[in-house]
Order: sequence, then C-alpha cells, then structure tokens
Amino acid sequence: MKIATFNINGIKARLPRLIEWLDEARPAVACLQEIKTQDEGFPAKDFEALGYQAIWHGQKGFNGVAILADGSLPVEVRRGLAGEPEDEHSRYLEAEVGGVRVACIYLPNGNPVPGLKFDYKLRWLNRLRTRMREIAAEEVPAIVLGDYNVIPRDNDVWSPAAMAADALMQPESRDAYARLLADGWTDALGTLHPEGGIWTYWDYQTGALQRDHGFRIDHALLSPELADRLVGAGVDKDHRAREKASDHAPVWFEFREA
DNA sequence: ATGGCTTTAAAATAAAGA
Repeated sequence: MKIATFNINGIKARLPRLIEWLDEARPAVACLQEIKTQDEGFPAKDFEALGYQAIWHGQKGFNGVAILADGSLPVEVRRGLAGEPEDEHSRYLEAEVGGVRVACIYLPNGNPVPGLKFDYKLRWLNRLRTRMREIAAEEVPAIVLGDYNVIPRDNDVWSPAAMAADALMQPESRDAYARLLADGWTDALGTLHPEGGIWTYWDYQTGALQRDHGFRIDHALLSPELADRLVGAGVDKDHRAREKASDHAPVWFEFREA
C-alpha cells in the first residue's frame, strides 16, 4: 500500500502535472497541500476520471489540503485542529482510508523570525501534538503526513548555515518536531535514511534545483502500529524538474498489508 | 540584497511562500 504526499503549490496551475504523477506513481492514497483554491474550485471530476475519490478543505488564494484515495472515498474524521476557533486557515484534514488513519497537514511556514507568523507556527505545532496524542491513544495504524515546514536535522538541508535564520530550522521548530518523535511517532524517511542528504523541496530561485540546493520538509510520521509495516520510501525527484513543476517533489511511503 | 521566482487574486500591484 503506497501512501504519498505532494505539496503541489496551486492545484489549478498544476493539474496536468498532478494527473501525470497520479497516473505514473499510482499511490493508494495521495495527500495534497497548498491546493490554493476555494472548495468549489476543486477539480474532483478530473480525479474521478482517474479512479480517485477525494475529500478536500479549500481556502481562497492560499493554503488548502486534500486527501485522494484510489477506488474509494476517504471517510472524513476531522478537519482543522482544535484550540483556536478563530483560526480559519485550511491546513488539517484527517480521514480513514483502507484501514489506516491518514492525517494530511500543511504546517505554517512561520517566516519571518521573530514575528506573529512564527508564533502561529509554534502554536500550531502544539495543537498538532495534542491531536496526535489523541490519535496515538487510539492505538490504530496511523500516518500524519504532509508539508511540516520543519528541517529536522542538519543533514536534512544542503547548507545549515544558509538556512540558520529561517523559521524552518529554528530550535523551537525542531524541538516541537522532536517532541512528536518522543511521543512515539516514527519519522519514516528520516529513519530509513539517518545519513540524510535527501531533499523534498528546491527553491524556484537562484537555480536551486540545478545546484541541488534543497532540504527535507515533507514528512510522514507513523504510529507504532503502522511503523512496523514500513517497507520503503522515496522522493519522485524527476517530477520537480518537469515543466511548470511545484517547488516540492512528491514523497511516497510503501507499507506491507496488515 | 527581506531580493532572487511563482501562484493567486484581480486588474496594477500585493501577499504569501520557504
């Protein structure tokens, strides 16, 4: 069972690329971030034509998440995180798919540091932790995946010095991420590759892709019940180099059947 | 170099991203 995440940076601008990737990679579940459309603009019919059914949480102009499943409709469990009723950002969507709890997240970027946006990022990380502890207590196979906007380790970035001032690498961001791991969640790609050097994002600017100036911020955290079933993971880097590509590449995780 | 690109929203610029 392949479960993937892809920050597509605009589902309208990226639809041909997205369909192409679904067709080639054919994940059982695909979590999308930054769909950047209101609910009514979501191209559900284009996915249905490929055999995928979807749920989504859109927003005008930016943010927005979706969960696609091959041959079935994800059963929605929750949209949005508790704790800040006034928070209208569309960044969290959770569903049951094929016997697995799947939470699709788009964590706030948090730049500049310091500032209100960074404060929001840290609060959001705390709210996420609260929800993940609830999921963990259910003792079900679970995966919380998406764009975490956190570079967990120095070997997850082409140059720690170049990114030192960025919200993605602040000690507070890393500590919050580390607390999730301490709670018992497994960083799927990080665990398979402790040596680092794997990127999921390359900036559009200054030829970052050509220089391989990237970093790893798209993650999947696994509950113990699912971590035992992990058999592989990877980044579809070739999709980053295609015409009109997102600045993120798709990341996939393969699991043994239960 | 708070920039460099890119998308969205909306009608020329501005916000947001990371």
